[in-house]
Amino acid sequence: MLKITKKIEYALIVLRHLNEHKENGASYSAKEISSLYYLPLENLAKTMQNLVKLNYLTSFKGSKGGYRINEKLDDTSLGDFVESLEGPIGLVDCMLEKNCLVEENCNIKSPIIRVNDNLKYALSSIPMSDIVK
Amino acid sequence: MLKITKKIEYALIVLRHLNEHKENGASYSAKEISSLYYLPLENLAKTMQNLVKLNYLTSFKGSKGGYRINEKLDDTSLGDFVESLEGPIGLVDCMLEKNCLVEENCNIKSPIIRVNDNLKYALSSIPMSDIVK
DNA sequence: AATTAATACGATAAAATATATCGTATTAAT
DNA sequence: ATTAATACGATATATTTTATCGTATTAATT
Repeated sequence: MLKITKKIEYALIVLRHLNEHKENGASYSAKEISSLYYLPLENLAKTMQNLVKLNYLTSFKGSKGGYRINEKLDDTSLGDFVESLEGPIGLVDCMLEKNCLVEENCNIKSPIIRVNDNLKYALSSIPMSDIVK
Repeated sequence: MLKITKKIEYALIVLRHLNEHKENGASYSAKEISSLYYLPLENLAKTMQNLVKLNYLTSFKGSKGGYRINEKLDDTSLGDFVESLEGPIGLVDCMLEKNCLVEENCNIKSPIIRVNDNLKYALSSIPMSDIVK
């Protein structure tokens, strides 16, 4: 409950690593990151491919290939980052679907919306640049 | 991801209902709440039993039995409430276990702790009395 | 040209978690 | 006695998350 996914966790580890090791245009393969941080290779690779699609990373194919970080993070919040990878944040499903069948019978809709807004605000207040240091 | 459980959801519905209908010492059975809000009876009943154990509700057994709300909520935050039902809040598992095996290899520990604190602070700032109105 | 080592990605399997249900006991009003 | 409720451990189902597999493509190296 109230957990972030491994995808987010791996992504943060990758971004922070690449951000702290970008001198001389260095690049790192999924395999390297995997063994540096003991993360499952295949799964990590998928996550890194996601990060490329979202333009957080640039990839280099072929032997001696790897990944490098882009500058996109500079004006991205943690909230935006999470939503870009996992879709919209909603404490309960009925916040995300358009049609709640029993809406008239729901007495906690407005408080839940309030709490959800709080959560999103908290996440939007944290710059990714802080997290990757 | 970042969802609350049905247990919490049902609990909030119950508490709000009982709080708004406590005149003349009225009491409601699990069955009544179940049909008022279209919630699965057995599961809802379990949740209400939880709320009794935690002293948020008082129950009356036997035929014509039911539940009534206690005054405990008055100085409880949403964060405390959630943790009383579901245990400690942690964005990632390694925040909750004492021993992270690869801690030296984790580069995001301190940022995650920061975000976790933010989340907990946001939840602790919302009084339950606001939610049950 | 062949080999090697990497990314890309759809499909599937496995594991973990959340949700719902069942069975039985107990309780108290009728 | 009967009825209708709470109590609660055990179990089953569903959903979500996490991990893996298989195959294609790419580019440096030999």
